[in-house]
Amino acid sequence: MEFKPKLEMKRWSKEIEKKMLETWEKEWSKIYSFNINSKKPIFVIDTPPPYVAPFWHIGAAISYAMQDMIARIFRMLGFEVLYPIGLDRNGIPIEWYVEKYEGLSIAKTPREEFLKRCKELLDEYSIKMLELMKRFLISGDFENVYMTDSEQYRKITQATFIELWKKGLIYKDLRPSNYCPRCKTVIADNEVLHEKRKTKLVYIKFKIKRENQFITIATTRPELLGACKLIIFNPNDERWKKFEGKIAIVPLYGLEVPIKARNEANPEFGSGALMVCSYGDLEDVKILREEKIEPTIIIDENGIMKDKLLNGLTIKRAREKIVKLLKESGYIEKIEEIEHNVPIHDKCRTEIEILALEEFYLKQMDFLKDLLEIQKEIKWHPEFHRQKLIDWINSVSIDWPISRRRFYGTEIPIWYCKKCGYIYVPEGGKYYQPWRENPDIEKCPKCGANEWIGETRIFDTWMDSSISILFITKYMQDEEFFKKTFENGIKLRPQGYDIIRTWLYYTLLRVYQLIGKKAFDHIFINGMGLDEKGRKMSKSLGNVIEPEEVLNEIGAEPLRLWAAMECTIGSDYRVSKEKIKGTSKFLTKLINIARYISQFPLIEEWKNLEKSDEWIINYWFKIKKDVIENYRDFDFHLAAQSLYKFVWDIFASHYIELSKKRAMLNGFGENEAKSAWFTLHFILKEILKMFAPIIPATTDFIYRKLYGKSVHLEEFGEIGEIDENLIEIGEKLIEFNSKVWNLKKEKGKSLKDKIEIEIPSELKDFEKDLIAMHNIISSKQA
RNA sequence: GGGCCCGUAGUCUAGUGGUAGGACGCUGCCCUGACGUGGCAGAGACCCCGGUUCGAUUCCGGGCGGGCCCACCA
Repeated sequence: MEFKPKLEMKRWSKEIEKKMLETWEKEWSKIYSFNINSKKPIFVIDTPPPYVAPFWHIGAAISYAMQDMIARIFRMLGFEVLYPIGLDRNGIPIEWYVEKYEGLSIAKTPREEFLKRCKELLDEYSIKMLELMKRFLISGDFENVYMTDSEQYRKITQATFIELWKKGLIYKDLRPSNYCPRCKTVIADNEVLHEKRKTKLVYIKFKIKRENQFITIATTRPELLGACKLIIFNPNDERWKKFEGKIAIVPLYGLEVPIKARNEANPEFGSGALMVCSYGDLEDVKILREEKIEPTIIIDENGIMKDKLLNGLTIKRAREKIVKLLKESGYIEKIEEIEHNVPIHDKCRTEIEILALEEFYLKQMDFLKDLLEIQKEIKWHPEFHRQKLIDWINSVSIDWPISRRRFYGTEIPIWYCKKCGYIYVPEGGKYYQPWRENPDIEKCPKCGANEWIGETRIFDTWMDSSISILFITKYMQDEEFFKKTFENGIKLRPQGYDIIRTWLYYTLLRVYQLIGKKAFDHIFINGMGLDEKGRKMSKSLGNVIEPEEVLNEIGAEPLRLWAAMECTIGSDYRVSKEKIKGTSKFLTKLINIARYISQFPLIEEWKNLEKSDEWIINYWFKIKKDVIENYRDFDFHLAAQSLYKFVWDIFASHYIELSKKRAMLNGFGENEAKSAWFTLHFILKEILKMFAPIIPATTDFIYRKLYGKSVHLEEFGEIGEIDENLIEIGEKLIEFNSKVWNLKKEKGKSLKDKIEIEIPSELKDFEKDLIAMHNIISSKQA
């Protein structure tokens, strides 16, 4: 009998990926599409829609590869998997790209035109992004990519807003808001960072009313002088105690303000006394509310002063001018340069101003308790990240400001009656653009007028992204689909820990407000990709690894295998191209194992197994059992490690060698060989199936070639009965092999040389294979 | 200032109340009917100090180091 390998390839190459992508492209719907009419249990993955940008972080790419592994695992565990692909396109970054790369100013360009340019640029980036995702062998629903700026998506965002409006959860209120003068918008607290910066601390003298004495306050915001309402000092501060209860005169303005002792003042800082204005920061708000003092607002919604002395100036200019005026009048005691923490906008790092603006708020304070309860019903992978959510919920202190004064986002669907100010909120289900359309009613129900002013503001983008799970399960779109997927499916949210307090928190909040249920059954947290030294990748450090670089130089599968092998679930990992390259060795090993096995006839069933064959099958089932357990727990890391070890150290090194002479019909009969052929093919098929979620192209390539079918249409299948005793004896077998190899080495013999050695009695059942394998002569029974 | 997480060989990882498994890298040897991107062998580690315990890398406390989050002083 002549053996010839069916698989001719000797080493792995990334061409396999290309070839398989082409093959899958033709059969996508057959292999990967979601079938709502399936009888299988449904598994829903709320994939993070990546923000469309000209660059993609390798860490993000890796987390998408990990999510894909989970999708493939659950398909093969027998679930019908809803694995949508979405793109997040709302928000400020695209506006910046247009400003930066197209040179259009948002302030000077008509809204219509600006939006058009945003969209064009987004479309260009989107195509690249999707291509890149495919090249990472992601098996999501590329046939129905959703975009958060599409009409279909935005109308659901608006409909959910309308729903919450009707429930009375939205209100308008004047609030101290974080305002970014660069982006010209109000931003949420969690978009504010603090950074040490140099600032001038100005010491200003206030005259005490009807006395020839002065109290000196220190401030970094002298331009708020005209809004000064109160002066405070620490009750233990001897310097200022004498002024308690007296009245101070605000320099230049002549306003009279009380002087009080309060604990908020730190005697160590500045002069120990400070002015409380409306509004310098959130603490001012707190103090003025407690003191029941009405605020005076002197900065308008564009960050421009409306003040007696500083009218029309920007805050920066106003600061310069007031200092100059105070100096000229001799009210300045001194100016110190200090370093202190200033609030900055996380996206553009511009210093934030606190303004009092009227904004829309979504109530969240009333829901915190319930959220703390329902999060208990969600399983986290790994568990230790749960605390981040709990900590965040416990630290939320004000309702969520949801309106933004920007262009590229979902419009707030509201009109105001021009005559009486009546607020008209339409019915949900349609996409509304109040800044350019009239409402669907003519007359104001309150006053009968027929002129409307459309709201020009848009939503915070988290309003859109926090309903992704509802959008993909077709909430408000297809009741039956929603029931089958959201109500009855197992729902998974995979994401990074960096957006637990935003995306995850807001999703839990919104879903609970709308439906009264937990949004997910499982949360899978991925770590962040760092550079080789454990630092964050950033352009300024020059340590960025581009996803394309890895794809072009190495390939997607070495990256995927590396990610599975090396990254502990939920922990940060260091990305190293050298290490990624290293894993392609395993792919070559796998191909060669398959190549070797492919020379033997495929036996589908065989009853009278030889002992060695029985052993390896038992061993395999033991591994398979663990791996499936790990897979069910989303831990492809542990799974990959045990699979890798089994394939290389046990199956290839011990079993293939042990059965080689027999499989080759060298000194063995046909029935003995058939038992080996059956076993070799059986284990190979099993290995390919179990590895398919991690390395989908190579496994499918081999599987199709040898078994004429896509491995991705298979399930993991049964685990046979495990004979622990046989596995234990197998350990002796492994030991014995090492012993023989060592002995031959010591004696300077080549591995095929003859050797005289006793085979232990417990390995009697393997005797014939062992003699053939090691070329043992005159073995005596012990 | 508050909180959370982490600390196993050069690097990355598994695991345990009885001193530790694997991968990459390193060193040496081998050439075997798929695989030199091969085979075999070898060197190499539980951050430190206390406590509990017969025994601690594992449990507890403290420290040191790293990471993350929150708050923030006019």
